[in-house]
Amino acid sequence: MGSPLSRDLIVRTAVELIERDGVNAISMRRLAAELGSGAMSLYNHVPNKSALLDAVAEHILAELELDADPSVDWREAARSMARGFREVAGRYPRSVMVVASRQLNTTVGLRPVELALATARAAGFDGQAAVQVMRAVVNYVLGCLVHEASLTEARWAADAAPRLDEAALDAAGLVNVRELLPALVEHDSEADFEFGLELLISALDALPRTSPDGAGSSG
Amino acid sequence: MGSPLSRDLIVRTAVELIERDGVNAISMRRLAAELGSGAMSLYNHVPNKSALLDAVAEHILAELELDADPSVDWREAARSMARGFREVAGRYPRSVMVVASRQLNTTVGLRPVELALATARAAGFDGQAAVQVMRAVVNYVLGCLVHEASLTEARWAADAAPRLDEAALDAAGLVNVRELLPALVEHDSEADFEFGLELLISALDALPRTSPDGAGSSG
DNA sequence: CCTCCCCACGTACACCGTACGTCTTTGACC
DNA sequence: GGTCAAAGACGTACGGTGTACGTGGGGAGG
Repeated sequence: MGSPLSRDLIVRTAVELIERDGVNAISMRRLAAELGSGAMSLYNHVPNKSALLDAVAEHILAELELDADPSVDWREAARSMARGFREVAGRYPRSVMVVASRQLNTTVGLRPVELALATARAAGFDGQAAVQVMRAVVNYVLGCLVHEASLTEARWAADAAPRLDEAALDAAGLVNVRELLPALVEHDSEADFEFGLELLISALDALPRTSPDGAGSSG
Repeated sequence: MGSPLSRDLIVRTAVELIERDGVNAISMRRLAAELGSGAMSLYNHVPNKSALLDAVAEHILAELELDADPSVDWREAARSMARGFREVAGRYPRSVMVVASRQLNTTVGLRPVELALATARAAGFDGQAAVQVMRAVVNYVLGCLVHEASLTEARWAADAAPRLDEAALDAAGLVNVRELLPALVEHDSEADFEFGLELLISALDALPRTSPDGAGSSG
């Protein structure tokens, strides 16, 4: 039948399937059925399932829009990058763990690293410091996204509502948890994300470095 | 023969198996073989594989030593907690993703939350602020551990060495990556972890709050 | 025409989670 | 001791999984 069946089509369909039915639901057979083809046909375009998931991760990461210009204001550039990550994570919530659990040394995977390093350097951090600064922010963003993904997945498997019994909390001596329970339950992920992000940026801003601001003498 | 086969033994053996052969290698059959019993015998102690992984996560999280006293110095308490997380993650590197990918609303899972909230309050953050402060640090730590776990797993599957070709980097226009490549490759995870942690703590220290230090009027 | 290669596809195998039934052991009660 | 019931170890079986391998058809180059 009409089966052009290219690698790109396979990957895009895989992303759709993950977003619809979850990561665990993906299988070569189901994916092939979704494409209206035989299971083994996929192997003409993808060596194995692991490579397919790598391709999925890369495909999603490629949607990152990197339009920030570090030379204008590194703080705004950092904010823009972090929010960009969170935005695409919000677009593919059930695929976040796939992307997070594989590190991509490919060109497309290194593209955000490039911009992040450029931003760190524009902020006045050199050499090892630039790498550390980038890693600090990236790790924070990564943690936020993994956390959010975990919540999303748990909400999707909504059979198990969050069992938070105040009496049980008291019995376990978790007084702070019980007192702050309303604040814990109502989860404004974006506010939390922004809070920590500003925290990091302000700390970086207070750090000693070669050029105090974006408008300076760079290499 | 000698098969006491308790739930605790099953979980501990599962952890061993994950650490030895990786998360993907775990299966009810292999785990049973490791225990010298039949596969179906496990189901007398664990409802299904998902619950077993939950139990694994809980078992590992239970090894967290929470001996920090927030009332003495909240900064040192925060450091101690964060390092505690990283230490047990280092003890069970291949199980980190299992723990990270499931959120635990059980008593043992909430125990660290309790201490973290107590620490945030001791630092002078109240209500919603305490929750946000805790989440910021926890998310950063989580990101670091996931990152490290990803690296560890990639190193264990050492078949694919990190292909970082300088010529290819130049061709892709990744000049910053190429220039900082040595700093990127030599990975001092602990230094990076501490750097970001101090960053966050210093930023929190600079934040306005009700009581400027641990020794103050709380509540 | 023939030939060769690409690629879709079916079959097959080993392994997976687990529902179900069976058998052995154990321990409580008379 | 005898009896009965519950617990738990185990085998079998079913539907699903990744993928190695062989087969067949259709388009391109001679």
